Amino acid sequence: MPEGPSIVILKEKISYLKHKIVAEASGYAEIDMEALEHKKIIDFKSWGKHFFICFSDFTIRIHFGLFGSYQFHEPKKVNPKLALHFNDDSVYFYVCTVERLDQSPDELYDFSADVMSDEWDVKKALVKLKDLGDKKICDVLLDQHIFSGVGNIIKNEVLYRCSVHPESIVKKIPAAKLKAIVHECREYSFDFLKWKKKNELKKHFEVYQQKTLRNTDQKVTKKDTGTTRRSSYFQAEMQELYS
DNA sequence: GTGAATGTTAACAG
DNA sequence: CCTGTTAACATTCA
Repeated sequence: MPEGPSIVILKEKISYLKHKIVAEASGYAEIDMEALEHKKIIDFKSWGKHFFICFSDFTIRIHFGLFGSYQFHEPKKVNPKLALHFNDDSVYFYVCTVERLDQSPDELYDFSADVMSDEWDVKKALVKLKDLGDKKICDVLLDQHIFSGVGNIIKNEVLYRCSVHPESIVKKIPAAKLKAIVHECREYSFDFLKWKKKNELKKHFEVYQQKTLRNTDQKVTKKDTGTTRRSSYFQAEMQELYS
């Protein structure tokens, strides 16, 4: 469910509930459910993998982690972490973290770090990377303070597109190459969004969860990489290792 | 039935 | 105190 583009899809799908009044809130999240009742939803926002339900004087923050999901209208069989009921409709959130924040997302988050945001700033990301020169590119791409919204799929596909090995050391990567990687994070995320909407995302994976490159016998390597120990998928001959 | 997976945080060991 | 490891969350898919 996660990765930034999936949260953007949720934001679009749920937008029809904007300005509605919550009639009842329930679920096993440890927040004061009554505080949401009879309150109007001002907006839905996202920052990377975080999803926000904005009320006039507080915010509900939802993070879906690895297993999170949501459903409109009718509940699933399992207990929802949070359910919002309206006059004639409901929305349910499952297996996610639900927290109440007393500030608005604008006060708490730097949207120039969100690869899906209009405020996304390549130059700022490159400046942040200067302090992380000794790290591996596979680790820094998952750093949400720099590339908010990028997850393991985007990481792998971006590095394949840019022909860079996931274990490359940031400061050894030529500047133009590094810039291309940062740029591609947004580009691929929007391709992800487009394909996911058409329900054909997997069809477009070049390396992620692939055994070989599509329609070839060129082997894709799978390896746990970096301090994050997340799976990297790469074509060893085509993706240069800068070390 | 088994294992791995789009993620993050907290607890613990050294 | 810093770093690394493990567990937890509890679902879905191959």
